[in-house]
Amino acid sequence: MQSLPGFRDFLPEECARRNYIFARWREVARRYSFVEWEGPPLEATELYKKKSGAEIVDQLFNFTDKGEREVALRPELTPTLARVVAAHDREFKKPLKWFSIGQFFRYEKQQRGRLREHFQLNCDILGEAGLAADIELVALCIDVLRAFGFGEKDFVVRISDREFWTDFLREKDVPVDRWDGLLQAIDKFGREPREKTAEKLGKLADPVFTTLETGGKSEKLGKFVDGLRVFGLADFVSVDIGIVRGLAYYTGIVFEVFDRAGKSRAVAGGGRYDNLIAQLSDGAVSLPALGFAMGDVVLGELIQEIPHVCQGMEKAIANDRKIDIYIVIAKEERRADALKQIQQLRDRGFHVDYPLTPTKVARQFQAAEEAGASLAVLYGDEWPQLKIKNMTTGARWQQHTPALHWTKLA
RNA sequence: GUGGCCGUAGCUCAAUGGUAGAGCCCCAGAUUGUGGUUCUGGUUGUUGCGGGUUCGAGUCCCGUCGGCCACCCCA
Repeated sequence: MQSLPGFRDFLPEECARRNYIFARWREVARRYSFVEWEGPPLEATELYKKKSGAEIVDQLFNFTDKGEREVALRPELTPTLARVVAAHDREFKKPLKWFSIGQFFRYEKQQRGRLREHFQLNCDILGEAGLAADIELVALCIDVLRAFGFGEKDFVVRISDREFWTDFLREKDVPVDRWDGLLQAIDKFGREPREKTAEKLGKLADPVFTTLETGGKSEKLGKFVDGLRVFGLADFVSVDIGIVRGLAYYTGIVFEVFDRAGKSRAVAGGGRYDNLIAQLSDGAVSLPALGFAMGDVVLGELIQEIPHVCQGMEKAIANDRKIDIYIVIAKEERRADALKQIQQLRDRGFHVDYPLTPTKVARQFQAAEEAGASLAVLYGDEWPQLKIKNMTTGARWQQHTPALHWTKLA
């Protein structure tokens, strides 16, 4: 038996890496005063069919449950967030700054950077329409990556504005019902043959290509970059009007994060979705909103590619796994005495391990070494004296009982 | 969903159509009270699975499952 395709087992090593990622995510989100929340991993398929773009439904991991309900493992968090916030609108002061770390699913063939399951950090701001919120959100996104040790040479946030394009289409008197299709065609510019894009755009092809190639002018994006400059983060962003993003619900500023080497797919992405909550609540609640998501799979690959970032992670993990004290039971007659004091040490918060069965002393010291123990404390013939060894320096001494007044060793 | 390449021990990989191997890991001993070294010994396979060709298939053919890559799509 093995795991289902696209699903991962997290053996201790992988689990430690995943938890390292989670810890950085949580730490920075809290630094920005975001509060954590969670939604259910399974939702009614209807939630995704309703308003988040028809294309996503093909890729849902969905099925009919035993109660004949059409359900889907969540592919993204935003529809759930909109549902939850619409239901609890009056309970919270605005703006809401919420983050969540959860697992998401898609049913499609797996390949590098894309599995059927992954974990995402989602950060959203709700109830604030001003550009300051967009700037705050992107600053958070940048700082999350900086917390791993990435610098401006490692990644770039490409920012754009859907309003720029909707203004453009309005100017050209394009009927609103064609906008989604045209925006998707623009989104694919550079990823598909130019002729194919041109075909989809029809007579708009020439002006669109000209705009994409000359960059276009956007006062809002200028102010946006100025805002990040105040934070000293302007070097991490670049305006790229070609970023549109595939999801239909975005309404304003949108952005995607890429590695500078350009090898991976997007590490994170997000934007403003001012109409989604009204749409999903059938107009009952209307809140401007924006957010981004960052996945653990692509991020993990990026960490592996940048040596100093990877070393930082491995060092943190190794440090985290270390225990304080390994109790060596050299004489089995002393086991009960040892266990009694092990319990006292653990009660005081020390990380303590010992052999569960009679074991040669040399093996016990080896186990102490492998566990990363700072001290080895030996229970044997000297009892009630103990032999103690500093596993880092090799220094050895003898004392009466394990010093319960020791402060926790780092 | 489409196409290309690939599946041999826990891992990395060998084996002109002719008896399935090595290194690492793991376990034990050398060393019955002191850790990263060394030496010695030991375990491990329905060669992904199922058919076919052949005197004989890990090797060739077909199917299937799984993996990688590209396309599609993109949280």
